[in-house]
Amino acid sequence: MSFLDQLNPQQREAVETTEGPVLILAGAGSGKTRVITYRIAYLIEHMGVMPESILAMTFTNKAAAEMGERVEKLVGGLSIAKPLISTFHSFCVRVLRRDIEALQIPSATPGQPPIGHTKKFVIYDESDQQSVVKGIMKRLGVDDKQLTPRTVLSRISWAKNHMLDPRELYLQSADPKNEKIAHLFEQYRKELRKANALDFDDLLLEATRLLKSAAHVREYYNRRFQYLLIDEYQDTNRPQYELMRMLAGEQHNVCAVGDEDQSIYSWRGADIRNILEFEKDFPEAKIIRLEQNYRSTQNILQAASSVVANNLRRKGKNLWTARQGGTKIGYYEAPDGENEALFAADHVAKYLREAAERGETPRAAVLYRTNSQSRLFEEAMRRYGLKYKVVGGFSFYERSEIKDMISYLKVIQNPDDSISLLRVINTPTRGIGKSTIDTIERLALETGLSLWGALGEAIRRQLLPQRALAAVKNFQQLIVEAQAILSGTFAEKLENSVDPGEPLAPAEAETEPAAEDDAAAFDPNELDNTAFDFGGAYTGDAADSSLGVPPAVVQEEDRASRPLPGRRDAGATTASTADLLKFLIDRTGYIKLLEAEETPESFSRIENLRELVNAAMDSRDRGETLDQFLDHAALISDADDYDERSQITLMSLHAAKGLEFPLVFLSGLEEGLFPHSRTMLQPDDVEEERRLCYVGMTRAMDQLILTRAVYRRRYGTDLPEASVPSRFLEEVPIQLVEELGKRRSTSNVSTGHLGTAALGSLPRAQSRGPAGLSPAAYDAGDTHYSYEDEDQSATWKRSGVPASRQKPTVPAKPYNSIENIAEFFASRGKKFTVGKIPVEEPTGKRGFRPGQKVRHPKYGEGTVYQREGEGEQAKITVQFPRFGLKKLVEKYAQLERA
DNA sequence: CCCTGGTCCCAACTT
DNA sequence: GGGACCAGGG
Repeated sequence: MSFLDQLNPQQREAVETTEGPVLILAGAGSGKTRVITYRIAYLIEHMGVMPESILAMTFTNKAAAEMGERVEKLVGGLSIAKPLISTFHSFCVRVLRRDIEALQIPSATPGQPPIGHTKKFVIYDESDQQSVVKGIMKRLGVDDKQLTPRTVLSRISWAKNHMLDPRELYLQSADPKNEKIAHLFEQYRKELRKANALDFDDLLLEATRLLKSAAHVREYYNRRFQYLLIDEYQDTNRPQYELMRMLAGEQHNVCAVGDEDQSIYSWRGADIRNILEFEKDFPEAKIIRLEQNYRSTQNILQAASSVVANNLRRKGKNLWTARQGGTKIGYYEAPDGENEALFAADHVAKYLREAAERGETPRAAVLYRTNSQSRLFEEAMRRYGLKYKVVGGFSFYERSEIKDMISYLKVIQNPDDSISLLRVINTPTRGIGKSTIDTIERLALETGLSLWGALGEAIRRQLLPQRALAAVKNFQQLIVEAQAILSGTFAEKLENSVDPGEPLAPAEAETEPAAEDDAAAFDPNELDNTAFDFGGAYTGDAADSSLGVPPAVVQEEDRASRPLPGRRDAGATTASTADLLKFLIDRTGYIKLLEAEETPESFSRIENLRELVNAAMDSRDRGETLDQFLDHAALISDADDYDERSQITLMSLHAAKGLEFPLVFLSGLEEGLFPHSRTMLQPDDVEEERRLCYVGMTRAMDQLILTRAVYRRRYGTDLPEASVPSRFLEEVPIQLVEELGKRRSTSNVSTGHLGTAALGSLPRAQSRGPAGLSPAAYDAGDTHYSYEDEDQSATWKRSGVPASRQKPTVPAKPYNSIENIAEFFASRGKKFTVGKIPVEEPTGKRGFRPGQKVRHPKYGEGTVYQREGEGEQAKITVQFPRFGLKKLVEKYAQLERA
């Protein structure tokens, strides 16, 4: 076993202790992933364990994919079968897609279908959940100012994560408000059941319930999975914990890996007790500590350890590193958020240059507490012409045009999904207005039918005015046809239909011959994989180990249970998701309408839709069904779009978990931002913030830089507010720190801690350099990110406005030039097709500034009050003596100097 | 019915 | 900075 030689004794023990429960307390950077992957390889190669009987749970799809690749490298070629490496949520989806119907209970009325979710369930994301709650509150007349849907939802999620049902939540309620929430929770559950939908929390909850209540299902998984590994164990919640217990079976071959100092998801129900009390759950457990850090320098490790040492709820550990010394922790105190970002951009630019000279592959990360902070850093990077990637924020699948199409697909898969139905019933507009929808909703309420059911009923009973009736029929037809296309019964449906409606656009059939798809989607080779089938209908996992998408097995079962199984039957044609999308886009005229708009936004939306079709084609090539495509879309997460090839990454601290970078910026170290204001009242929450800080600091390999803005704007337009340095700064030993961006002499403080030195002992003016100081007096190389170059500081002084309220102009490319827009899209992983966008002319000619006198053709003379935006979008507010304040678009306003 | 523009209120982390 | 909602005109 040559690869074992690469491990230290503790790591090796962790790998070789294969039988019985093991808890690996893996400090930051201690080679956790290496241990897990080697352990899997060891089980397969050395212990002769069948790969498919190993199950590893991770937190993100990305982590699962990476782990899969690393295992593959270690044992590659040994076997076609693979261990299943998946996120908890993806795993639960596949369990449910297979067996959720075992949870159904027979209907009280004979002859009625059983009650409960079917295999065709859809997954509701947060906005779907929000719509459900809003709808219920509206129906019940709950004032949504006293009780916001947000509050209700977070309480519902809290209850679910603690495995409380509405009744239990009600019994726990101490006041009418919480009783109301419990009631809404009950309605919410009913609504989801009616829609055959599950939310994220339900995925874990229902899978757990299924394993608990259906012995045959549980036994199946226990037989199948003999070895269980759980990553990030400190962040598991109650349902995940119970799932683990159930999957552990009687053999208890559980290997949990985690670090209590990195528990950062308690707000999602993660229970730190799971890791602190593992030994109680499994008295025979072996505990192994990995305390050598291979990632960071001693300075970084010591700084991070000093911070987290202030927490009381921890086991405590002695993390050490062989990398003595190292660069000091940098600290930069910026006058404002913009400057903070420019400092980072400048520093990164320099770092990239130097690393390139040394022949290294540079990688830097800017970490922040809240995603909204990314904007400033993005702008700064763009001004410096740096390529960067943002992880998180709004994802592809959250864009409205994508959500529209996904909603169509969800309705086609499961027409009872009323939330999706409402989204698309009049998108694009087809004459189904508010009153029509009201009528259908009322009918649904009266009859207990879903909206889709009520819609059919309304048509049958002619309950709508002629015009609306026709529109609704049209919509129904669209969905029915799409369903027929999907199931391959399209031709049949057409024949049986009394009114076939418009014929299917011929382009469809021509561009994508159905027969070809058929062949691609149902490659006979794929069936051969069942040779590796283990213990029943479950097939190999080759297809999904990387993305955690449910495996071919679901498809297998679908085919078997479908009334028209003959995928090679003459005449029957099965369509792929991509075909379906093309059909929808064509029939709804969605792209045509966007084309007609001819705006940059509409073009970019078209691009997005093309991208979606591409994604669907990839999905088809993997042999996935519509279910699987939708599951993937629902479960893909923000952290998944981290690309390690990117040299500069901007992301939240949470998203950075598990990653490492030579250079790390930890920004916004201000009380109220980090630690966040919503956490500052509860000691436990502050401890979690501190752990988050620890996670952030320990991402750094060679250099860590902490930054803070003295003034920060909380909302776009508000005045900036003065900030107080984060308490975490004070917890970093000052001797490990070097202050950046000021004269060395002022940072020469030998005792005390950083926060006190930075704030307490230095007068404000001095920390930004004495007035009138020439740049030469600053440390060479640390000057050009500062705005305090002579020419600019002159402008500031003249206007007398605090520096933090001015938008400085930075020498760089014009901000909204075509290249920069394209670059911006590229950095977000989007293609941007340049349509007809006028190239920006330099704004110098017009560029009116506050205080200037101007003349307007209609309003006469006035004084410029303020200016917002740049270039094309620049708006200026002008005070006209007779007309008051007017906000004008500079480009159109025909202003002249007066 | 649909679109527009104005106003109000919000803004933590994420599977 | 922006999403949700509403009023009012086409």
